[in-house]
Amino acid sequence: MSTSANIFRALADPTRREILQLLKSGELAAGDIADSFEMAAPSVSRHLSILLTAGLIDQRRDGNRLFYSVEAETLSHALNSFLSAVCPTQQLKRRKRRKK
Amino acid sequence: MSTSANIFRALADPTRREILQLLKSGELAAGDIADSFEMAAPSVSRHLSILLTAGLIDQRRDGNRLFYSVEAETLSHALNSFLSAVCPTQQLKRRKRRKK
DNA sequence: CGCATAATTAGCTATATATCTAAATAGCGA
DNA sequence: TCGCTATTTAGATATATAGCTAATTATGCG
Repeated sequence: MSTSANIFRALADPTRREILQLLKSGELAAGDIADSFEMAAPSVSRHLSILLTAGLIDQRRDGNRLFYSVEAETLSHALNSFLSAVCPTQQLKRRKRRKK
Repeated sequence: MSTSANIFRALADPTRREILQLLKSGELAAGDIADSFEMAAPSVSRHLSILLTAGLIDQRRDGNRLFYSVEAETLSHALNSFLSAVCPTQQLKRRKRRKK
């Protein structure tokens, strides 16, 4: 479930925030993501699962491999909503999406 | 210390997010904040201390009482930085502050 | 000073989280 | 089907977090 609580809990862990930044430039396979960290692959896999449940990343299978990518909309919407709920004078504004 | 890690860890707890929203309309004394929750006052006090350490709230003493208020700048800056680090196409933009 | 009020800090416990290794699942190709 | 690669799930453990009650600190006032 992609509740606000899940999103903020997902963002609490530094490894998961790093994963999101890693995916900034495009999708990556689970193995490639795992290789970027010192920790064991199953640990990274668990982080991916938490990000997935929070709706912050998307999963796509290509044969053997699972590719992950950022769900930018979910993230920006969540942060936006929260910020405007806490300090309305400092709202966020979505920039126009670039052409694909 | 007001690191990004502290901020995101502080935001992970639903009670602390509620406290921030409670302070949206202005400063409140610790006791008034505690009264808004079912939990015991020391528990709320601990949450306030975590928010304070994260730099998300400010503390002011008036005689007997401690008043807390939102540090909107810290919050919006942290969320802004993170979002632009993860998805540059969906940046946040600070709205002009209203006159006092 | 002595007492009341406001709030925090200490000490404890239960639950949640992060990590590991080992085992299981999924797809590919001979 | 069998073996290989990619990845997740299971099970265990150690640490972190959130909550409680009791004790302490800080301020104000008679």
